[in-house]
Amino acid sequence: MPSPAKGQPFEMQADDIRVIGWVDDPETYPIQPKAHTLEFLREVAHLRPRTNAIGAATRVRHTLAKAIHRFFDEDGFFWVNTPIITASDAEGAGALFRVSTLDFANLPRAADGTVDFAQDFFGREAFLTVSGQLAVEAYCLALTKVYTFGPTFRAENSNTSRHLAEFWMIEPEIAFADLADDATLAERLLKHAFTTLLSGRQDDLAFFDERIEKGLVAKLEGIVASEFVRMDYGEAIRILQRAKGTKFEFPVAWGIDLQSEHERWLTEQHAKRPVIVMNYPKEIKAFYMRLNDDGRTVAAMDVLAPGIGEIVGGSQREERLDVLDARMAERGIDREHYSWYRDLRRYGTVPHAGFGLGFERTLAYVTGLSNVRDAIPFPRTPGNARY
RNA sequence: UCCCCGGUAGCUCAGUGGUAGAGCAAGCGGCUGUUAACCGCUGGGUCGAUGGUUCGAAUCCGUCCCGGGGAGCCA
Repeated sequence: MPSPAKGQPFEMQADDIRVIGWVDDPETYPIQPKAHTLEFLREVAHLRPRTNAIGAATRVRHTLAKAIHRFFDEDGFFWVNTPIITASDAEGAGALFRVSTLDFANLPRAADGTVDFAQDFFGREAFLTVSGQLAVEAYCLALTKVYTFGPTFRAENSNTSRHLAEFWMIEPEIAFADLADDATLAERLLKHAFTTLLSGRQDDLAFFDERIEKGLVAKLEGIVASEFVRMDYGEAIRILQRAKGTKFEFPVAWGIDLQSEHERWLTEQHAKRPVIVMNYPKEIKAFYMRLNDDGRTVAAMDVLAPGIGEIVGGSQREERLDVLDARMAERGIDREHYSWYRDLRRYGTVPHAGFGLGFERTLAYVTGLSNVRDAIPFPRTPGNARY
């Protein structure tokens, strides 16, 4: 019934109340009618969805995922489910989790004493995927516009607010596209997702704006309304070198990889909004990124967001077999290990580009949550897989 | 993995060498058109673990475990 009191639209009038499930011991029930820290709630991951903050994060996560799928669907993309178990890694994108059915207490040995993985389930070493990129490129070169959206695993001993051992990643791949097209796609995707949240999750965003990050809604509205700042890596270096009154711990010079402090300065001090940095030195980027005509940079781009740093990493891929082979040789990468990837260039190659978007990082950005461990239901981090 | 800061009641924290505390939460009672209600009473602790220093350790030292922030790596 309508409430006569201020600040609430209605009230319930009960004729009868029956308790379905009592709290067994109120003294020890961890979720209390009081404020809890997010750190504490992580320790009761199975009960924290009952809180308003995690509940709101869960709803925003759902709507964000739907918005991403809808964006791609309406743009003519096909969702490709690349494998979770793989034999290849995207050039050291991260340490790997091994998948094996061998008996650890009694490992089969080859003649030279090494473990004989020929006797393992897949007849070879197998791992959890660190990226669906190489596999999705195969479908891109057939279906033109494709994307993956699934779990990704990295066994790195990273203990930060931005890393998970198990996280979800969105990886579109588009044919007949260059780096600028790639950056445009990333910007369109993010803006579409934010717009959808602003209209479809108003209530939850208002909650995060009030409790987690003041000005959150205005921040998102501002991003949707403005252009991302685009700059070449070389320009970013010059801007950082001219940064007045700022001492960087790591000196800035052409050729360095941008450090967190540099990325943070570019987005938070210089542009005050997302920045797309493009065309990095080839030495600091992966072998599959397309070599530019200057011979010293590759067509790579990162989207940097204030507060969380890199949320997108992408590139135009090297579609020329001879250049790709030369790059692999430079890195000492075994050509045979990537034979099927080379086939994509041998049998009818076209320019193509793609990127990876970290789902939990994006979620952290749109909710204001400062730790990606609160952006996924059951976070997996080093030493933590209890729930 | 490295650096820094923490670990004391269910939660958030105070106590920094001499008998373990507060607020909130919980239980009981009272009051009340309340909305982070209010008032009273009550229960609740291997002070992260383990060695050591000391007449005496929550407090000082060593080691380990766990959490947080930052860094590296990246998404």
